[in-house]
Amino acid sequence: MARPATSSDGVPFRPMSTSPVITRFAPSPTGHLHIGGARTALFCWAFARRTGGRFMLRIEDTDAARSSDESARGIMEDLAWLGIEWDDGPRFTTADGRVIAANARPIDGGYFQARRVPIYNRELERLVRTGRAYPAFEGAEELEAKRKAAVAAKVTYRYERPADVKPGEFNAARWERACKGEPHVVRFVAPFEEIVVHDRVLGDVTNAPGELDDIVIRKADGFPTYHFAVVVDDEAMGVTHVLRAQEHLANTPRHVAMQKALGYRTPVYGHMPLIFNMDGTKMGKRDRDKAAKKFYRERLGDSPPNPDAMAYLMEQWVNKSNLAEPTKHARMSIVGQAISYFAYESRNDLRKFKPAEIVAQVWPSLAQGSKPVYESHLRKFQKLLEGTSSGKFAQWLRDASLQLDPEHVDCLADALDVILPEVEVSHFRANGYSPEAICNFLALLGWNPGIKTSDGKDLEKFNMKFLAENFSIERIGKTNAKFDRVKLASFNGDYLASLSDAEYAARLTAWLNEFEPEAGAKIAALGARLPILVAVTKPRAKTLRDTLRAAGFVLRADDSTDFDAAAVEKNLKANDGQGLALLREFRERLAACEPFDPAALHALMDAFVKEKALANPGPIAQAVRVAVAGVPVTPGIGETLAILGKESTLARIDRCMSVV
RNA sequence: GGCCCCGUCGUCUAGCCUGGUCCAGGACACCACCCUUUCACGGUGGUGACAUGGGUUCGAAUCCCAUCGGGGUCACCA
Repeated sequence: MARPATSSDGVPFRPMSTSPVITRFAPSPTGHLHIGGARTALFCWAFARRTGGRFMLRIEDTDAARSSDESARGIMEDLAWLGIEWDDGPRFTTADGRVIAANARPIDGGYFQARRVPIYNRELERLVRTGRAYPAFEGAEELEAKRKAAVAAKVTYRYERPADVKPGEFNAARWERACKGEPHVVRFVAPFEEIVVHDRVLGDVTNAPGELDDIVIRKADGFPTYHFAVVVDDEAMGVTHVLRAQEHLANTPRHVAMQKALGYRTPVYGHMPLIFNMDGTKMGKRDRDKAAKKFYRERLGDSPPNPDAMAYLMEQWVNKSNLAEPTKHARMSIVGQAISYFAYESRNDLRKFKPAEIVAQVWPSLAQGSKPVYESHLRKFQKLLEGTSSGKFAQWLRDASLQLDPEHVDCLADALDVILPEVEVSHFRANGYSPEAICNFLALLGWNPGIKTSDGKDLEKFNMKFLAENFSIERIGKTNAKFDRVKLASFNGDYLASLSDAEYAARLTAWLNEFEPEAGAKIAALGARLPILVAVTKPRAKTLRDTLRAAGFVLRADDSTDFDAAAVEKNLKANDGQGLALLREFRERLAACEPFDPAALHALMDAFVKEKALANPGPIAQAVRVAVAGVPVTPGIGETLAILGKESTLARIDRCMSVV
């Protein structure tokens, strides 16, 4: 097949073949969408778009024990969020009301495999009656023992075909036993012949005769295995091109053999390189568990949590929310009291731990608006206790091979205020990555447009439309890739920077409302000063979450600034208190400054610097910075003060002068 | 271990099919300098790779072979 030229008029290329391309992404709904799965979906989507074909989503829920509707929904949400929309598959309504797969091709039995069991059974019986499959009655334990023995003896384990099974001959005796209800699985009779897979990415992959053994195609619970369901469905749903990860390459000869036995067509295959962590390990949830363990040990040692550790974790949360309680001491006291209340009243029965009651009893005078916040912290605290109070936690801390419940891992990370390595699409989303940047980056992992820009650089930045118009299987690479989160962050930062201030503000607000509602409320309260914050944080942010850190001084209440001791020494007290003296004087200028906007404030400072004959604005700028933020790092000083507003600025400077 | 796949800067890659224009280009990261009131942004420059060994050829990152290295897979999971 000749490589089609890129159409200059944007009209999608259509193949000469009469059958339009149909690709599919077929996740198993046993968890969230993995970033590697997202890339597979993206490539399948892009190829379908490029060729004017259809992209299908099929839910492979034949593992009854592990599959869940919730997971399937989550995967669809993640795909929709990324902008990877399926033409065929379950109908899905996105959060913003778009309907995906509204015009899906009607498929007999639908797109959930668990509901297609009669179809698999019909095809399976055809195989059995033509002697290409047979019921097998060995128990799982029996086979497991054989396998272990083989491994111990360092021999390759293969399932041995029973002597009474003859290829091509219907084994009525076995079928009868199976039909009578004897527990069994059904196995496929592997043909003794060379099988060549014509892979569009890797070239021809040849398997010698006898390499295949008789795999299970229907489990004892009556569900087909993946191998069988895939083959039946790809045919039934007209799939023409299968793009999947290379980990499936070894399965493909079996699939081809089954297609032949069933008289099916063989789709075009393309196996894509795998994606790993930077250290070469597989990207998985364990990475998060490991990272959380490491962070905990760094902060709190290898002892299980005691009241001190709990107090520390609660303090992290409380500090993050920067509540307007009088003092840090007072903030901590509610934490301490909550812990004792918990220990005394509940006697470690977590069901008796009622955040709302604690807030009401321990701190009746709490400001109305703070109550829900404290309650939410206490709820997280409760969940954390769930995860850490059992003996399991102590073991987990010491044993690198043990894992905590992922929910508790997330909770622990939240308490420690650390970012765990992202491995699922939802993690990237929660950490403030944009779908555009993720798709762009993912597209470059194993694929490359091979186009130079006018200044001779490789074309790397592009959008979904470009992908839909330029994607090609022949430019998929063969070598495994490592997932460089640093480069992704750079792409994300560039993407955010390319947004207009208004767009950025909209995204930021939406993200805050979803993932950091407390901070979101405070930032929304900025009102007319929000655009200044946006303008100043946008170039500093690799992710939306970065903005939260850059805007930390805004979130903090005027009277809850913690002054960094080194900064106070260097910028306020050094040189006989030069900074403090300048600050005192400059405070009065600020009080009189009108309007209180960045330009006026910069002008005010420039004039002050000139008047005081300072070599540069450093002494006063840094003094003000430390006074209002507690730290020597903030955006431009004029912007910083303007965002705070005159009232807060003066209050903070006054408090600083009285406290330090 | 059997079978299969892969091997260009630390990482993602262009170049390989159609050997010379490649003492190998770009991006991220890193380093230096510039800009600068801090942190960023931005600008300029730099360090840095054809896994190794044999062939073939006037000439090899590009073709062939071997070695080494990495990975996948060997489930009643997908």
